[in-house]
Amino acid sequence: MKSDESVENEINDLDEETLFVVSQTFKALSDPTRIRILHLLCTREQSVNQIAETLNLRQSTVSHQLRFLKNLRLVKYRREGTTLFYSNDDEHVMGILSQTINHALHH
Amino acid sequence: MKSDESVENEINDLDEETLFVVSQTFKALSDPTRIRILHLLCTREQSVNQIAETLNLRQSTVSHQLRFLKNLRLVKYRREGTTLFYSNDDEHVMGILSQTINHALHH
DNA sequence: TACATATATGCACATGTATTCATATATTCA
DNA sequence: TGAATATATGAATACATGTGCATATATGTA
Repeated sequence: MKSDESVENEINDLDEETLFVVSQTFKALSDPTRIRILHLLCTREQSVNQIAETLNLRQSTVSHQLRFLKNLRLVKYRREGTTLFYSNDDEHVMGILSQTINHALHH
Repeated sequence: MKSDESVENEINDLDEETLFVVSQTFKALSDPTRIRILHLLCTREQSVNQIAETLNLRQSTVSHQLRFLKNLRLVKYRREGTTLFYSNDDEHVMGILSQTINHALHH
């Protein structure tokens, strides 16, 4: 836990680690392809090929982006034979995404 | 206003315009420098030079980023002589930023 | 008008990033 | 073991992006 003083200082400027985490989180949400994938996984789990077909993307493109999202722990997967079903793994970030999509849709 | 059907379709995939707006919004929040600037302007209005001094950035860097944020209507300014005081102009986005910063700080 | 101050802008450059192709790996089943 | 299917990975490439320098613009003041 941080001291009151260091929290106070963060009102003016943020420490490097926080800055990194926050910027990485938003970077994940700043690409149209990743937004489409996350928005799809928001509703239900999907295999890599299902995602690729639904969104009309190459398998390798989806796989690369899923690795990105997996590294940030925004998605997780379960295996079933040779198939990997990916799904949402961060309610907080998903909430922010939904919020912003709705804000864009209705305004 | 959109029809129920088109809103239904957006559960599976998003239209291009929404995708653009959402990705641009998060792109604004995906850079450490812009995060620092916005976080500063969250508290109080500041001139370009004040921002540069407080955050230890070049004047041109701050000016470039402010133009970026201004184009997205995330900040606004008022003039006082030769000095421009910039401030927050989007409560929704500022809320999302604060939310995510706090999430990163306390976890 | 001349000068000082504050900010904006254009260009160049270095770095980061998304996508694709080709191929490797992993799992299942006959 | 060999074939088939699903996914991951590495390299190459084209494109986007952040920053800094130099300079332009704008406002105020003597």
